[in-house]
Amino acid sequence: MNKEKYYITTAIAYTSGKPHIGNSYEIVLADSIARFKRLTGYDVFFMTGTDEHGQKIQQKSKELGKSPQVFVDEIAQEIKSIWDLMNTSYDKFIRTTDKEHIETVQKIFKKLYEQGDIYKGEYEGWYCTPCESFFSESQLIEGKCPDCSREVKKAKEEAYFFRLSKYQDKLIAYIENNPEFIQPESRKNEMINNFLKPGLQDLCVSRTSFDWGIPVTFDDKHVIYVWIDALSNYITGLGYDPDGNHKELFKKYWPADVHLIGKDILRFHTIYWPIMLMALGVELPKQVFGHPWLLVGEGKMSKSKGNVLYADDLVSHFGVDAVRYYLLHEMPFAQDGTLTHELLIERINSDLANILGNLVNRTITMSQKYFDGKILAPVLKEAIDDELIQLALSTPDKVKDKMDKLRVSDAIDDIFTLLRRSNKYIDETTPWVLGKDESGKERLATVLYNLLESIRFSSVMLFPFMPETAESIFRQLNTSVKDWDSLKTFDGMKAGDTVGIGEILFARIDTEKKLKEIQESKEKVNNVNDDKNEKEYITIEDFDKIELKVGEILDCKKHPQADKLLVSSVKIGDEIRQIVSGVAAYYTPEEMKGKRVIVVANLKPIKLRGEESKGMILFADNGDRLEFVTTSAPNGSIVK
RNA sequence: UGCAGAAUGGCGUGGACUUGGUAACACACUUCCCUCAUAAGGAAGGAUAUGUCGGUUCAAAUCCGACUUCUGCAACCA
Repeated sequence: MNKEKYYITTAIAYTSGKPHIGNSYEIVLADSIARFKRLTGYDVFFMTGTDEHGQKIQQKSKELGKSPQVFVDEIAQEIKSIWDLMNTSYDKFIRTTDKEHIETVQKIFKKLYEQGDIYKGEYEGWYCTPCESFFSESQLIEGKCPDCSREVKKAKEEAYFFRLSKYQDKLIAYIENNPEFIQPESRKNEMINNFLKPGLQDLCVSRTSFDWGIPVTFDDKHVIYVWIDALSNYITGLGYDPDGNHKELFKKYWPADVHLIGKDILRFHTIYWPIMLMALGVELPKQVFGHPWLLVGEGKMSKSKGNVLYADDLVSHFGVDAVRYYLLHEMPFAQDGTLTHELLIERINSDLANILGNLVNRTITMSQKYFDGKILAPVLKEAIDDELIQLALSTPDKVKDKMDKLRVSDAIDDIFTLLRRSNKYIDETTPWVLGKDESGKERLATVLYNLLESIRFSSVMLFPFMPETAESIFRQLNTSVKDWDSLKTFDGMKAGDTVGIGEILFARIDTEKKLKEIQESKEKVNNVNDDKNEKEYITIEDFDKIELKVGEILDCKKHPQADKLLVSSVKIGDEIRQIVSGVAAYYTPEEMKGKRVIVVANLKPIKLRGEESKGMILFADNGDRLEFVTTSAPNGSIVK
């Protein structure tokens, strides 16, 4: 059978730092759509990745003393691991430093140049000499450099430009004729009124002021500036070839069915990108969806406000599916949403623990209690059953409808309506009364069957949003009937089978306790990172700077003017040094004597309360005490 | 400053907004029912809700105008 194809992409993440929960929202949203499409019979290709070039990265890596490549390798890895942690099912993770991407982008650039859509010109901007950076008028802060606040001067640099104006009218026509193209619709007017109507300016597409980028093949002073590099990923990742020798993936999946992006970069995706494709003679994507932003409490997340939330922290406290649920269900369709720990806990308790978790739990328990887990055929039907069954049978179409419009939150609502109805059904049928004597057993079996099957329906539909939870429910039901088509009839659970073991899906959370816990773990992390500010890896080169040697404490005395300090004479090789250590609370001078220890030998000498200290003796902090880091290696050995 | 969008009960979200006429949903709250279940479930209920002012109209959340506040964008920020 020939499945219909579906190609979905997210924006590629910029590798300048760790993505926060707002960035993770996009991939989770895309994942739920991709999973849903797969479930409902589409041949899906889901691509995400990282955007790794640019001046910012070049600068940042330089500050850290790393090569840009090493730097982006690390960040890309971190991003990928967060995407994996969120249980996202991308088919390809593209990096703009991939060889294939680079080569194709170079070809695209050359092609556009040769056909006259790219031309050489001059870019005028504000230049900050110490930072070696160009800035636009709007970037300047009070007319000064936004990085160092120093004076900037007008300067020109040679650059290539892309003739956007040439395709302007064609693009307006396309947008007008394809109302689905820009979503949500409110954004469409923004684009047309703000940019297209006033007339497009040609776009600067190369830079000479930095070199961490894809070189222009025919003019090696230039690197290709972000737009052509980053946006092309959507086709280079499929194996697009400007010469026409496309790979199978491209032939099969292009054009994209939806580019899922943040509303902030909508302009690039609805103006620059379509024009690029027009210039290349490639079909345009069917839809660009600019999703809203996730805010933490009031206002945008920012490091300076200290309100940044990270996906991995949230997952460690609440679990993947709870976080996924919140992102997918609580985010409004077109308005910015908010996330706080309190709101998250509220949703987990009321929706996931009470309505979903409790329903599964009570049903499985009753199944065990009354029939030893055995599933019996529903033979004694009553009118009241129909309402539940009809709702179950009609829900899949409703969910599909909502998902076709990318109304993820509404789709989840429909599933929960079924779960609520199932809870109500229990009250209506009072299975615990039926279980009291033999005469009710047949009816009880039917009630339980209907419940189990309704739960199975819910679970099949929940899978794209909460994959782990759905799997856990399937295990508890002990069913392997998980496909969408099984929702056409209300008979997926098989009589004669036995349900699995009940487990708590989502435990109720004590808000105060949890918040305290989170606060504590946050403080812990802050303490660890206090000195470094940010948790960063050091490289082997950094480590090489530290000279560790084995030394022997020959003599030790109390510091004359400090209670906490001990002053030791340490023999390292042939050299004898004086080292001051803050361990008087744990060791007496006598205990120090004779110990063979590891010393940081090249630490800058310092005077501590008048006593010179040349180095540092290493101790291990076990929480309430400092332990010697000892060795049997000979005095003077180098530790590495 | 210009352009666009938004403003609803204690919090949050949606709907009708193009087709003027009962404002919904979940959470929280109150009462009742139930005890299979995760102090969970079900039912009923209350509530000072359509930012402010004015206009059109028999009738406005809905149309028009002004104002206030917030958000985004304002072209090369990746």
